[in-house]
Amino acid sequence: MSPPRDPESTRRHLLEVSAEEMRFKGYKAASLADILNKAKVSKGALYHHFANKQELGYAVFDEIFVREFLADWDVPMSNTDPIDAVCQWITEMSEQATREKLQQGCPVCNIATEMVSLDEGFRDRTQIMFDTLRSRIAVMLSTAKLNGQVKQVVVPESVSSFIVATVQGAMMQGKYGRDLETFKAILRCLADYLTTLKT
Amino acid sequence: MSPPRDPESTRRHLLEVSAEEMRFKGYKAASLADILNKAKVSKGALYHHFANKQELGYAVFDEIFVREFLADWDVPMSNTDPIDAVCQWITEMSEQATREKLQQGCPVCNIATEMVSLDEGFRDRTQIMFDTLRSRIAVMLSTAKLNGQVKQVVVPESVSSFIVATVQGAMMQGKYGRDLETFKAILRCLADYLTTLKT
Amino acid sequence: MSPPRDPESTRRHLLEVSAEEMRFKGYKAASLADILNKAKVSKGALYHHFANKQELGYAVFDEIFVREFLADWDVPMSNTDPIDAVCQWITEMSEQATREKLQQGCPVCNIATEMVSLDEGFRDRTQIMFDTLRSRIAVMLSTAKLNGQVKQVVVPESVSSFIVATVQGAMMQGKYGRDLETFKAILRCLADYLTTLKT
Amino acid sequence: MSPPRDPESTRRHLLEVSAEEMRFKGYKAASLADILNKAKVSKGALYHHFANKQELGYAVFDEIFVREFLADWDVPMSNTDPIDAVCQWITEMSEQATREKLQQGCPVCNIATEMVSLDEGFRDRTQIMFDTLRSRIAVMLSTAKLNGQVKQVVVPESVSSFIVATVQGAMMQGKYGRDLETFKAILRCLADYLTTLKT
DNA sequence: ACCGACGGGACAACCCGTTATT
DNA sequence: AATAACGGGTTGTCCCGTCGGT
Repeated sequence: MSPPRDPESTRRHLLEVSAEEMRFKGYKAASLADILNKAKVSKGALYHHFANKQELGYAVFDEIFVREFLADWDVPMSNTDPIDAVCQWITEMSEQATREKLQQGCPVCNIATEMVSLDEGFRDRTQIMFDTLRSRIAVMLSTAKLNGQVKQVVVPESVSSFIVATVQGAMMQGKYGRDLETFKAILRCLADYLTTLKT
Repeated sequence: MSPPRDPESTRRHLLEVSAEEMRFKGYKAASLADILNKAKVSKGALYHHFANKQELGYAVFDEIFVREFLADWDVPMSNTDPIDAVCQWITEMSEQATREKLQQGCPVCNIATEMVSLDEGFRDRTQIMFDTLRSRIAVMLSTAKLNGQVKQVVVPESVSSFIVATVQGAMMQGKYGRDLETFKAILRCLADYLTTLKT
Repeated sequence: MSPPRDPESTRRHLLEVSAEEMRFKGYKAASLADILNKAKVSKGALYHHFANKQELGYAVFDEIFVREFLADWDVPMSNTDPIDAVCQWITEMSEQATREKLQQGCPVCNIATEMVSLDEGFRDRTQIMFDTLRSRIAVMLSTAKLNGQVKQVVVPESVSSFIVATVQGAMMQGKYGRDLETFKAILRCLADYLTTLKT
Repeated sequence: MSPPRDPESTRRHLLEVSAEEMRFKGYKAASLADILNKAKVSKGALYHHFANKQELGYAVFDEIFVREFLADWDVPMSNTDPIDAVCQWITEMSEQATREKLQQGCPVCNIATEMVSLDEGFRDRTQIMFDTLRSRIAVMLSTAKLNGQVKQVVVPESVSSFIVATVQGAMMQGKYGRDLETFKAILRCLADYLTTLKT
């Protein structure tokens, strides 16, 4: 557990336990009582670190989910060809996938889907996060376009949105069906498509 | 409203009001009290028609959401070429989209995302529904393959899953960003990809 | 207690128990849990009859405290002379006073003092109630003035306010000091003063 | 604010901020958290100077409210005639009154009304304070009686209680109704009455 | 003298389900 | 078939006080 009187570690511990609960149950269904029990932390401690459940939720989203998410989506540019880089990244994601992780789905998407229409804070966070993601990939495609590595008809903003949408969609399908193969097949199709964009 | 002493219409009315609430708030956040108030129906009436909230939720899912969903995904085969048919269907979906509908997202996906890991009933329903969908499209692609209308490398099961994932992903992105253009751009990419599959 | 399945009596019972708690402890300190225990009523029942604590408080104020209060302040006009009537009413109030009742003070004043600056609903109710009271007495004095029973220099609105203020002040002093004699002495002074207003 | 490491000034600052909170919200509704935030003082500092909320409340009552209160009620005996002195004091109070101060009411009375039946400490303090006040005025009236300045029928203890009760009652009415005129009218009546006691 | 992390009880509000009744 | 009174558990929030440390 966390050593006593170490506020930063207490906060961190609370954040992690809350994240775990929210991963499984979503935001609303993750009750503070459960979190408290699991974390073996008192109500006073929780409310010392977070003003209310909403703030706790935001903190989990910002400091755990988004951080993980952006790290997962950090397409490594080891390769000289961006398209190849993306395809390789997709392949790796495909290989690393397990039924358990798939079943849980993407926490960011789960929370976003649940809360976007109910809470402004989650809405803004979701929007910013996906905008960041899309522009990241769009930039890669733009430079590839300049370098003549992809066809000139490619619209970077569209394709980047497409990639994001498809990967998220794949994870959703994987979550619903608990089927690793379907997930992998979708990603393979995506890689196929991307390859057609190369010059 | 519903004329008094017309059980079927009372049931229907409850179903519709519940659907509306669940569309906006999801399953858990849609409280029976709100539904009852909105429907101007007594608690007794509700519990006469439905055993509990869960059964009400299942009924809404089965009789409203899935029904609508399958109707929306009923790709018309007027055309002789299945790929063209799908592309045209995508175009129509793209043209009919409004910011309001996009913002609400797909009720089936919303509920599925919220409930799949919490409730077996919703999980099974979700699974069956998407299986139905995917095999529908896979059948179309298989016959096209037999007819030599698509390349032989195409794996119908994969591509059908891909289509479903991407369209769902596009709706999610549209919901998060409230952005009609992004949604349309993604669908256009999908159509582009599908065209590459033609012989 | 209250017979089961008699909603009106349940409501009444809740109102009375709540009134008792609010009399002793004031509004904020009267906890719903205590009320529920004392009334042997379930939370569900309470929230079926009252939307929330505020509404319960308003109902107690309106249906119990104000009702009692206005009944207490219903100066009987048996006498032909209004001043005599008021003096006699004061005397009776003085004689009926017990240490217990005095100690509790005037519920309307207690709640008003506690809540007037915190809650609009209580503020409006208090204001209306005292306005009613003052105008009641002012009317008596006005007619007495027309009949030549009180001096022409008397301003009915001022004197009526004065009477109300002094009686309330007397009750407060009695409450603070638990001293019956002080209370009676103040009322006697008031009667003396009123007598000086007669022609 | 308070310079660091000046315990007496920290204590004083806490007292003043607490007084301000208690003036507006009463004792129970004045939360330590709010006080601490407003005073920008740590919980440790507060509990170093005061054993608990009760003791803080007592200190505010004794050192702020009662002090102010007794200063306000310090009827100046510049005049040779006590009755005139009281009347002049009343007039001054009437002139100095503002809607804002009236609306807040008398802190001593507010706290007394809220706490008298719940807390012995506040009860004793209230009692002592009002006894002091009444005997002060009673002494004035007694000497005036000896000097033949007031009628022999006047009972100093009764009239002093009467004065206190009426002034407090006037403030209550003013607080409830936010009406400066009513407050002034009541005080004018009181002055009239007192004048009738002169020989 | 002061700081702030933490304990844990209490509070109002909400919510789903049952049941007596018509 | 439908009504509404009622049961009772759970939730998020707040709030006072303690205690290990500086």
